[in-house]
Amino acid sequence: MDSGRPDLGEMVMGLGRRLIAMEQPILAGHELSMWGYVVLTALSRRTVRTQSALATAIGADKTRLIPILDDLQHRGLIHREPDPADRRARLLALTPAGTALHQQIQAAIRIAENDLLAALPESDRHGFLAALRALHT
Amino acid sequence: MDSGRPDLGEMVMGLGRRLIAMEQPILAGHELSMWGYVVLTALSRRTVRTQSALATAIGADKTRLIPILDDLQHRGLIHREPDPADRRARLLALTPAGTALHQQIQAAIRIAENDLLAALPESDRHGFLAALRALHT
DNA sequence: TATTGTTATACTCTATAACTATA
DNA sequence: TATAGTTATAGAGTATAACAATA
Repeated sequence: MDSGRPDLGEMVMGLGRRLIAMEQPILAGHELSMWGYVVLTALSRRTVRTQSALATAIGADKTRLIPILDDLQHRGLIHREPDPADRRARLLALTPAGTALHQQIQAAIRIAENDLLAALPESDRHGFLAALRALHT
Repeated sequence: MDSGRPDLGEMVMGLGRRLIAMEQPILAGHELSMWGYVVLTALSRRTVRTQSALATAIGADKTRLIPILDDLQHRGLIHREPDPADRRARLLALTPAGTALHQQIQAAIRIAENDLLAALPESDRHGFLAALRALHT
């Protein structure tokens, strides 16, 4: 299986750093941190009933989430209200403004990604995306 | 280009975390940190004339490298001698023990990687590896 | 004066523990 | 008592600045 290649970890993490560097100016242009964007992405898929669940879902610590949620809420990008049925929990969801911002940023990121992928032959690109979908956590 | 997928960054970094978690027990079994292994890997490709150059090559800071090199040298895994032609520089290279340890660990990692890749259809696996080689920094 | 390596220091990120409020 | 969220604190990882040796 192609034993003359670098370790997968080296190649995958190297590409990861490259992708993050690519996203950075896009996010900075909207004054959003990477974790802020990760939260918007997670909430764009499904609303969440507790901050702990969101933290687990994105692989973060619940205490790390708090300043991020404070900021997003303060900017009107997310709803964050006590659950009437259990006032300990906080119902989390995107506001319309949050949905719009997320879609705008994601579209810009997608364009940059496609620039990168355009360098690949069609069959490699297809296999790459299929493998990523199968292997990513 | 498959616009219903998660962001590349999310998938790539997710896979990266998975690979690191996979490597962790292998490295721990040899009492080697991830950065220690990265240094051995870099030196297995070419010897290096300065610590700064090595730091740049692996994407680390030169000051971060020092305790790592101290440890590797102390364990007899690397040579680290002043360059006779310019005694400011430190010539860095693997010792035979360092070469042997690196090969042993890399072989174990390769087996674990291939377990992961075995889940993929042949064409996806081929495209995935080709794309990674083309895109990684 | 410039460069390499080192040490000392500060900063950022993240996790742990203690506290408040709800149940 | 148990759980969600928050705050305060500590720890790891990393970067910056000052220093020593050599050129």
